[in-house]
Amino acid sequence: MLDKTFDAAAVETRVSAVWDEAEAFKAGAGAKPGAAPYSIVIPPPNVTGSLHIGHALNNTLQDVLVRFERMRGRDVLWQPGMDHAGIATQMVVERQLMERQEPGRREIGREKFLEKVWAWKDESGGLIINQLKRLGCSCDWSRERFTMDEGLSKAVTKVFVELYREKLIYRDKRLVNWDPTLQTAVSDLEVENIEMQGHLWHFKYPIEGEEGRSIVVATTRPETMLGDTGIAVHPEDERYKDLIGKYAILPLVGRRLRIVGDEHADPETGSGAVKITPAHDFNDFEVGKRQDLPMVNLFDTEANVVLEGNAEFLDGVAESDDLKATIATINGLDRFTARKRVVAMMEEKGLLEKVEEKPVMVPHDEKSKTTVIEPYLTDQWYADAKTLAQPAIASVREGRTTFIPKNWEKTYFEWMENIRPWCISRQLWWGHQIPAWYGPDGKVFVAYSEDEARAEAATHYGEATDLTRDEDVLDTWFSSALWPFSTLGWPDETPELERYYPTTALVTGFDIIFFWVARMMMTGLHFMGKEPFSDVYIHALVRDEKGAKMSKTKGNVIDPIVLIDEYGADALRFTLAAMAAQGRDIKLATARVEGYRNFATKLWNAARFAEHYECKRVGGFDPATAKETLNRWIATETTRAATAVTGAIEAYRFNDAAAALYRFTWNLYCDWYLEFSKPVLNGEDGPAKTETRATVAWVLDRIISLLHPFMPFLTEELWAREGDEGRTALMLNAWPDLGFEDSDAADEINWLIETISAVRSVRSEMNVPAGAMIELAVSGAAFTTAARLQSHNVLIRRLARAESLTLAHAPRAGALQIVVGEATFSMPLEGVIDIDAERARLLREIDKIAKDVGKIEAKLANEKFMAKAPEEVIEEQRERLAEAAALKAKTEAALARLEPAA
RNA sequence: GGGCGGUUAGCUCAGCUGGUAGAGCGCCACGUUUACACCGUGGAUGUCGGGAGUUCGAGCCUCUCACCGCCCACCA
Repeated sequence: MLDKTFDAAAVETRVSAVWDEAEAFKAGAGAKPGAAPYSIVIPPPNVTGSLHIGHALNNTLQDVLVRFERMRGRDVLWQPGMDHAGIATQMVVERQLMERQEPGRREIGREKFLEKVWAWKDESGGLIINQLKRLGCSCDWSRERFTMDEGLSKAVTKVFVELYREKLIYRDKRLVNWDPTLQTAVSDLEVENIEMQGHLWHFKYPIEGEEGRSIVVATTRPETMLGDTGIAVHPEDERYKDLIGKYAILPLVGRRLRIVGDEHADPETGSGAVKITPAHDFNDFEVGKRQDLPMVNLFDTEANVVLEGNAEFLDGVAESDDLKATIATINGLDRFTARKRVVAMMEEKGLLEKVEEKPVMVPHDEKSKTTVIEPYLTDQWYADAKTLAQPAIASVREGRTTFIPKNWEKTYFEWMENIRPWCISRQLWWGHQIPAWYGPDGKVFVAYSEDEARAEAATHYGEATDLTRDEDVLDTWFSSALWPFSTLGWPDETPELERYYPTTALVTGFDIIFFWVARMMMTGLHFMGKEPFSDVYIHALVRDEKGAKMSKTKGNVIDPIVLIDEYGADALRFTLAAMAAQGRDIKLATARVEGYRNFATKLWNAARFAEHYECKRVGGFDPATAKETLNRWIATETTRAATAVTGAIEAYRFNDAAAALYRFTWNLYCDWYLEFSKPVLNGEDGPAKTETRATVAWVLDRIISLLHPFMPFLTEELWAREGDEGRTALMLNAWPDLGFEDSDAADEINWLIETISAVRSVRSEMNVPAGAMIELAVSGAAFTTAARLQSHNVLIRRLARAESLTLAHAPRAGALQIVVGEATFSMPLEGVIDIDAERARLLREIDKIAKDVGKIEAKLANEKFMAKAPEEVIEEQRERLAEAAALKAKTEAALARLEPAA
């Protein structure tokens, strides 16, 4: 016996155990012989993370696809794993050390610190996996990988070494986005520009040798002026043409600034002259390189100003009182204090022309959004993204990989076509240490191992030489970029790699198209020679109620586990799928989850209905052999629902699939079919009852199957409870592939539904007491209708609450009258109903129909419509007109008869 | 500055290639029916952001305006 309500928590535990035991998640489980592979790699969550609602959506959709394909008999692998998340994880552990007042990472050293990170990984890494399991994710957990496990590290090393040897990875000194708090380089993508209220200071720089003449330049960052090494003006700018080649004198420092002609200077902007600070501004860096200006770096790694003993700063600058004062005032200050002091000093000297308020975009670190990122001149490793991007662009261009929805391709192209070198080194400890070793003279040896590097060095130097390994680690995304093949065993030639690469679909959010999708495309094509996936399904981002992106630091994260505890995993999954329309954001409402929890209960109760009426699964039952119209009808509707669901999932239209399932289950199967079946099931035993019992069970089985990808726990439970044949898990059973269709039966029962609805509606509208049994007399019924009335006499009477249903020659006077098709149903209710109200009702009805008729008539009278509209549309309009006109006539007749034949 | 998306019932949102406006929740009324009150039956509510255009026909296509959101970008 099933309990009265569905206890999600208990069922989830029990069903999980069943799946475990059946090893139903394993790659290839349930696959038909010779089945084509279907594979998805999970977007690896951070090891230290916990499940947020975005993960829940992402993984629900993947699980829907994977369960669907597994039931269809494909050879399915859903490859799970986790990401080491360099910066995030290192920060977490550092914070822990601080909180516990233990020595910091620099004090305990690299090795000890890494031990602590690994310990933390072991402690926290299982959390999110368990949460994914609670969601019902059918990943092959036996194949779980980690970006820093041995195999994946091997893949990382190989990729680095090979790309280096192909000159697609190189070391370069250039401006990089530097995080002064973490003291590491970050990529362009990890910088978030935030608009802040700032100032634009206009400074006067004296011209050398021209007493009284100066040139005005503007800056939003006065502290960097100390690093100016030139001034640019437009080559064609008449105001400044004569100055090109001359020098200005940098105030406070005394450095001679060469005035250069460069297209970068825009005559329309500001004064038309730009100061050039090549070591502290990305534009200026380019100008500096073009014009061969010196680079003066002013900052240390924490972005404090270093002037004293700074050779670049002092180079070519004469001793002076100004210089001494500047060093005394500014040296050692942080950026922001230095800025104020510089402005004050310039003002004091009368060199501050004016200050404007100006909104400026300030680069911040993407994680905490508190540190201002500094353009900083350092040596870093770069990948030649431009070269790697070319095949990746072509793949999408030529349709070998498709984005769904398609408009994301534009975003992808936009970025890929303007891609810049990818800075792949990070000054962190947690991550893959770069396989590069330096000789005493700084010569670099990139190799698979230290031994190999030594050997190379020995050859190079002609003797054994001590080498120092590069301290830096690789960007976390460098290892995730290899995920689709590294997880399958690459660089080894494993059977899994052979079988499951390229993967079929990638399911992810648009926020990591650049970070991840694009880079997987690049490495996949380069190393495997094939796109890593054929479909990229981009889903919405789940946002908080204000529409803001959820983040741990903002603390606006909805915990899906709380929702699972309250409503069950199935309800949450169904909600997410139902809301996964191919749009941009999802704002999750709890009421929606509750609604789908109710849906789960509804299905549960339908199963209880089946149990109560002993509707047991009949092996080999074929609805095509059914005799009863009702059964033929519901079987037809089942086929239609299955077709809709299958098509929707294939097209990644998860919301359509969910809606079709909801409607079929609740509004057709429960609301109508089960109600229709009651008289038979309560009646005498016989062929009709036997057939109906079998059909009730058969449809329920199809519903459970079709619903399984969305609500795996509930459906698996019902599957097991319903039958007694000791069959295998539902998740490994066949996806319904139905072909039965009887449109005559469908028409007949749809007429029946329409008829009952019409009677109910009028009863309710005319305030006929719900319990009152009425008499129904039908006039004007055509032969088919008369036959139908006879076949469904019992049902109509039962569901429309009528004690009699008879044919009559003419409608009764003074009765409630309802027109259904060509027939008129009348209910003599003299004294019970309010004649005036009924008259009003009929008038309203007629009015509505008349409007309809008017519209269609106008359309058909329109010559252009008749000339240009397709024949079937015209035909449809004609039919509609005929129907509406007939309905109107009948309703008018009903109105005329309303007065009792006094 | 460039790009993308949104504006549909009180709320949250569906409406694929143009052909009679939908769901869930909420709301109102009524509760006959032993699967289900996490329920049943019935009901109300929309100049589909504004304007113009294309079309026989526009929520859907084009242009334009307004507001909202996101992504990208080196304008001192």
